[in-house]
Amino acid sequence: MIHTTTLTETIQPPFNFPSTATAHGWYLLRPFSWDAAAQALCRVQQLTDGQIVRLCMMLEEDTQLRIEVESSAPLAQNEIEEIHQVVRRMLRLNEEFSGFYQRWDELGWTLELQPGGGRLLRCPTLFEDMIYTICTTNINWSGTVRMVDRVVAALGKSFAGQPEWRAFPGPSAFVEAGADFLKQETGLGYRSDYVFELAQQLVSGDLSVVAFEDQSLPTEDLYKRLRKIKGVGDYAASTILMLLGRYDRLAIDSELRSFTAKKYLGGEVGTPAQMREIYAPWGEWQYLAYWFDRPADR
DNA sequence: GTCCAGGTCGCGC
DNA sequence: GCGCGACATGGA
Repeated sequence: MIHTTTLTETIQPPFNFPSTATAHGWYLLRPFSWDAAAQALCRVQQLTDGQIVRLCMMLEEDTQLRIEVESSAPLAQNEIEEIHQVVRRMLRLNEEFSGFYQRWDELGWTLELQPGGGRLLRCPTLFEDMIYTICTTNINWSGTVRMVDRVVAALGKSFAGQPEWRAFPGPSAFVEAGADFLKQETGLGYRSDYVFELAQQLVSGDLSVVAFEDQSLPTEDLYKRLRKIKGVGDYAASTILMLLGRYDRLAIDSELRSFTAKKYLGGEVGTPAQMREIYAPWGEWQYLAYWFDRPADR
């Protein structure tokens, strides 16, 4: 039997829920899903006590989000609190974007940015954001979707009686599965070694995710730490910094190169310095400026 | 079959 | 520090 619990989260305006959910491609990766008709963002989630729940978030009023939780056992108070935390992290409810809007106002650029936009969806944990990011390297988007899909299918725990509802696996599930299993069953290709090593370092404590959430550290320090992770180069480290809420470093990849070439550089692919110069006026907001400079796709 | 994808590693200079 | 080939996988 499935229990349904409805929670609410109060939102500080301005907040644009559909943009937050879909402006970045993560909502297309399992175990996220987006119900366009209902304008609802859903995700299967394994709570820290092991219970698997399915969350669906939708806007109720301008300042209120409804969270419908399906679970196989009634929710305990600590589980409810964890769900609120998960939702706040995914939707970046604790981040402040007024500086971004102000800069937009000052610079007067035309951006594909709706009122209350700017938030880019992220996962409940940095580990998941890192795995997603590694799955975007040296592969096209359909490959990213496929790899994440297979990882979740192979390693994710399912909701009781709902084999299709699988949560994203934690680091220990990757370690227990082993590098060979990952290589054979998930289609991660050569990335399976990187993913396995990252999971192993987190489980062993050699690497701590908490250190990356330290707001007092400069972006450059975090960048250097991220670059020490095998499989995380300049693009991935910069993308992970964005996921951490640090927008002061562009993630230079083939998309950025072709977009800036077309729009700003007369069709010629620019050097990293040329590309950074374009968005330099945005300072700490340059990643978002680039992101919303591009037409929405997908 | 060949090329390449929202790159990165490890090598040799 | 910089250039270069290798790397798994599947779509064009």
